Amino acid sequence: MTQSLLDVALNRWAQRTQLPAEDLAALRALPFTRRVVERDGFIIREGERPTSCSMLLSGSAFRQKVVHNGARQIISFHFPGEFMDLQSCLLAANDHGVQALGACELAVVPKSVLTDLIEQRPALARAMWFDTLVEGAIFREWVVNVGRRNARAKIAHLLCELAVRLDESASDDKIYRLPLTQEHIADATGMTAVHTNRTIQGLRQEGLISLAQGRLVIHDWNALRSIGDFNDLYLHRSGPSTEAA
Amino acid sequence: MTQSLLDVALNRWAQRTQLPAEDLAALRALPFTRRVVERDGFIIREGERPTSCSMLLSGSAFRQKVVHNGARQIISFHFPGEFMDLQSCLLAANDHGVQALGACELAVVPKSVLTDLIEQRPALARAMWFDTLVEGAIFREWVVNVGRRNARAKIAHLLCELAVRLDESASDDKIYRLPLTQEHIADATGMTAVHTNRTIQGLRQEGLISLAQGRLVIHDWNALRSIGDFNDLYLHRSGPSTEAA
DNA sequence: CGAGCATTTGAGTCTCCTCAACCCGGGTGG
DNA sequence: CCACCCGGGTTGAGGAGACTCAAATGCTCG
Repeated sequence: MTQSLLDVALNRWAQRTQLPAEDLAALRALPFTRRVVERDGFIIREGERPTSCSMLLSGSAFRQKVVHNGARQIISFHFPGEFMDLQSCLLAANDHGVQALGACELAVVPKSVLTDLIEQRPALARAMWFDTLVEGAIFREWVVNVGRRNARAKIAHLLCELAVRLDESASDDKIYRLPLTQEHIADATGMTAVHTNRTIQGLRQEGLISLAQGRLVIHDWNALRSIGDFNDLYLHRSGPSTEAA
Repeated sequence: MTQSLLDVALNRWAQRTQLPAEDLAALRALPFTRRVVERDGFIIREGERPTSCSMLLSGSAFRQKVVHNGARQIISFHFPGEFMDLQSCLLAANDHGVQALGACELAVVPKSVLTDLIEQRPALARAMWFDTLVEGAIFREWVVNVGRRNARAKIAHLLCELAVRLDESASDDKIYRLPLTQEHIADATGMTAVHTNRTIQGLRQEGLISLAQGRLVIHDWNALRSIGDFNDLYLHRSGPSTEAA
């Protein structure tokens, strides 16, 4: 069961990064151990030195930093088939924390085992580099989102990103399960929970979305996309550039 | 003259990423061509497909995205010895633009030449991956900065980062030359130019900084650091993790 | 059925924005 | 050599979006 979850997750990652089959096989052969983290539990702690690297198998998670006055900023969300801490392969200390959004299963491998494999397999290194480039592109878009959009657009944009990353089906009335509270949305968009609440109510009353009890429904994708000024180019869904040129 | 600028820039990058000498030599041997960009000129255009990769030799530059209503968000600043578009090696399209802050000199190399070299030299791939990991860490901190700090703290934090990246000398009264307008600072912190102006005046009147005509002086580093809630961990100045573990 | 968390509501406030005008120094051209 | 122009900086007044504080409501789970 867990083994099959691992396969699914690794396959998803390999497909996204266009990792060759033999490198995927090598990755799959690593001595992963299973780890379960409950809701709100820490997956990675800020300030510590990383010793392992983990892939999310089920559940969801988010990166965060806290500022001096105690306020929290969420920096990204993560879903099954994503590495949580590729940066730990090369960075000496964790500059931020990662927490479970809902209960999570992780496949953990010692950092040194992974770095050894990377040295042997250039295609794997390339796939990981691609992964962190895409992550960087998402961070850039988040800077824009929290910096230059109003409340409505911030939330609309965030929901669009989550929807695209969770599912590429283009049908209307997309439905997603996400144990996301309004406080999470507030911390991800740089707003307060109260104002987030009022803004979401606005979107609901216009019939654009439903959002309650961990269930997000997007009723009018085009409208939401337009309100959120959303363009999915930055997600680089089409994979790494393959031009030989 | 230009050749020596290139050497200085490559050396700086190699030192930061701890690139072995022989890989640096291989990098230096690439057929770079020189390019000059005037103030505010585009170095990389959003939406285009990258065909080359460039290192900044002199001057300074910034990444930016514009949102639907025309507002601009600056996402990062760049200085000599930094690659401007490592992401172009693997991403198919530019999801943002890069502009010259002041007049710039660049060393440009075709993307394919660089990617060929990367395939031959794992240590170079590793150094580039490290570079983009650090860039990602900076983006994360920027999300926090624009999302969860007030005007004073935003500007103080930005100036602290620029100071550390421009110079690691620990002396008080650090002086920096930067062709930075208040509008740039506004766009980098997600504020308006008017409010940026008033906030800077506040910092000036308290004797913390001088900032005029492209000259930034930090009179009280500790105070500025404290106001900006600045901790340089995220800049990962100590280079890639070297543990074999 | 109560505990605890998430959501909702209200009222008052403040930070930051908008718009508009003015200043200032440096470069240019008559 | 002075007048003008222009980009950047500064100032003022008014407004609005978002925040704070506080309390009430509603869900879900023991």
